[in-house]
Amino acid sequence: MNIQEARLSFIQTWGALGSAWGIPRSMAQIHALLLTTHKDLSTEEVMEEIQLSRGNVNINMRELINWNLVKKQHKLGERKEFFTADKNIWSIAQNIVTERKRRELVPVHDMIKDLKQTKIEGPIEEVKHFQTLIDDLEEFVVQMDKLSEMAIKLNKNVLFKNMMKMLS
Amino acid sequence: MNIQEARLSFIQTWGALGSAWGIPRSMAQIHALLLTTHKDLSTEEVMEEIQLSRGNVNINMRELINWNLVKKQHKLGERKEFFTADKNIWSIAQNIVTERKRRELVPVHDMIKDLKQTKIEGPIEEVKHFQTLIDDLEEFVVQMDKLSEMAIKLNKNVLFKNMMKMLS
DNA sequence: ATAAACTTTCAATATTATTTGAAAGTTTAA
DNA sequence: TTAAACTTTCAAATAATATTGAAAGTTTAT
Repeated sequence: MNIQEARLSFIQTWGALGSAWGIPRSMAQIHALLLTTHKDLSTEEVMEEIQLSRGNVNINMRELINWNLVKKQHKLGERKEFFTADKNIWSIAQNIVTERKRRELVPVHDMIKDLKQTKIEGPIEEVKHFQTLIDDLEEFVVQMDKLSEMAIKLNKNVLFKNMMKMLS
Repeated sequence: MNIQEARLSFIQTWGALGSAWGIPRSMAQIHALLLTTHKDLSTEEVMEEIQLSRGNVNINMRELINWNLVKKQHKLGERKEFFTADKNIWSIAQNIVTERKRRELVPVHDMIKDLKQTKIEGPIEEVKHFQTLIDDLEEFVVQMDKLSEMAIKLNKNVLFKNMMKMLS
């Protein structure tokens, strides 16, 4: 298999898997393309490589930038913007964890906090059962939060190890 | 706020958030309903409470059972099947982690293993860059896998603590 | 100030995922 | 064996989400 085929196959698969991760296919594909490509790419080049419309590339590129997975680059003497993906897999992981936390954990915790400060009326047994559920859920969310912190620390730890390696 | 309102509000929110988690809204709603309800519910009752069609309840209930989040119950002298949710939040967490791992991590790892055993031809620099990416990705996946194991152990540890509490 | 080069927006469209409900299938009791 | 009670299936309808592309907006060079 030649490198172009390998790249395309990676992009396709990454895009398909993105869906399972709740990430729009195009966004995952663009990310995959930038990951596999050494040099920075322009919007035009991305459109060309994976056959997406200009608007699509623009919107999803912005989202990748929001996630801190991609950076804009300006080339001397060029008017166009170029894009480059963070290639450090640990910092990618950290950004993904942070983002998923924001999207998945924070809203649940907010709901729970809301319900906890609401006075609930009804048969004592049912209210108790409900409140136990809410309390347990909060503990769960807090635990998941800790876990995601762990993921990030793990990551930092690896970065630290790499720094040490570079210095030695 | 009375208990019925609290319940419905919880069900609605849980359903909405389910989407963010990649879980079908109805499935999340049914799960939420069973979590908030002490007694086992029949398909009819679920349909009634959250206004879903029979087929929808049937299919999503089966999925909840696949996830080990819900169990079928048979009531003495009743022909109907009843359903009850696992109320232990730690075992719920464990099942969710396991399921997400299966859906999100395993397929990525499979793809990576595939690419690793494919001989890739092309300019040496590009091939090297690509292979580094693949290697890094594998390390990432392995690390995430470890993390999900940790999540499960965390859970078991808490379960163990609870057992001790019960015995003492 | 003008125009070329480029980026962004967003209403329309296409795609994908979910839900419905009626029909088919199954089990149980008599 | 029959029929009532219940469960399952799945093609079609609906809803949610992603994508397109042309037009509007912005920036830069002359």
